[in-house]
Amino acid sequence: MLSKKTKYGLKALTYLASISSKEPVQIAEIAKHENISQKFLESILLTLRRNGFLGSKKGKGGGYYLIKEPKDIIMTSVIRVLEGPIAMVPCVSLNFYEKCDDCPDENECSVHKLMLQVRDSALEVYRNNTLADLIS
Amino acid sequence: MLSKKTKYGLKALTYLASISSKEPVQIAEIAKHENISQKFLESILLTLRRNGFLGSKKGKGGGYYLIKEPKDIIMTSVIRVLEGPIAMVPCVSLNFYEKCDDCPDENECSVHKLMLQVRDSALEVYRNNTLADLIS
DNA sequence: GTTAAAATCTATAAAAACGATAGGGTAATT
DNA sequence: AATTACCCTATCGTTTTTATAGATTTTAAC
Repeated sequence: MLSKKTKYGLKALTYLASISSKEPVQIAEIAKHENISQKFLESILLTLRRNGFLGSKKGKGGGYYLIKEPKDIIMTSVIRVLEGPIAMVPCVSLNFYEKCDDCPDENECSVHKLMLQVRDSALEVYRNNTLADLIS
Repeated sequence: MLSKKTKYGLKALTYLASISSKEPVQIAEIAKHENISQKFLESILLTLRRNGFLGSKKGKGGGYYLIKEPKDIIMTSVIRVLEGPIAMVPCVSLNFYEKCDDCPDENECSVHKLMLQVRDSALEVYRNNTLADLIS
């Protein structure tokens, strides 16, 4: 299951991209427009800022804005920041690899074999989609 | 993330398929061979039996055995029984569809658009893999 | 047949982990 | 002084995973 964190984060990014002006947008406005708990969204936008997707401005007229062009924001990176690993099992993860406790040899593991394919197919989708693709 | 339930279930099925004899195999043997908590595995094997993948025999010399040929056990059905929906969001699920609370129109939703592609790619992998494919 | 052992079946619950949300205060900008 | 992002913490609810305790069925030995 996709976490709401990721879902909300994607929606917020999409909203910011659709506005297309570089003016900061307040958290409250995004939350209201996308039907999201404002407090929750607050923390999500914060991690998106910390990871270089968004810029922010405090005080009156402040808010969040996209730093990069939508076409340069690739889904793999967004998903990894918000959701974590793309792989469904740590032992097939490129960026979050971890060995399984129960597996003596992962090359012999049937789950490994299957999930490798699933990861690759998901990866291809995410690589072929930028934020710009999600708007149109 | 893939639940351990699914992971263990797949491993158990694989083990049974690799043995290839129709003799019942005891839970304890499977659990030991695959490093799985026996009691947990017990409940997993039960749901696999209830869903037509396994047969069982009680008493001395009893255990679990495959009902169908490994090549006839397709991953989509196994995953749906053990893990639930293949889709990462209910609004793109074929077998477990549900509308999102926060979406006025899912055809306009960027998350929907993206997750539809992810679902399709995962589905293709699962459809192209049978239990027999996982052994070799 | 009776009994004992071997195994699956059932139900519950507890523990742990995680997800989602809310509250309240701080810091920066206008 | 007002407005807004920032930060920390606590809580609630759900799901996952495992553990506990026994009931039931079958086989096999005597």
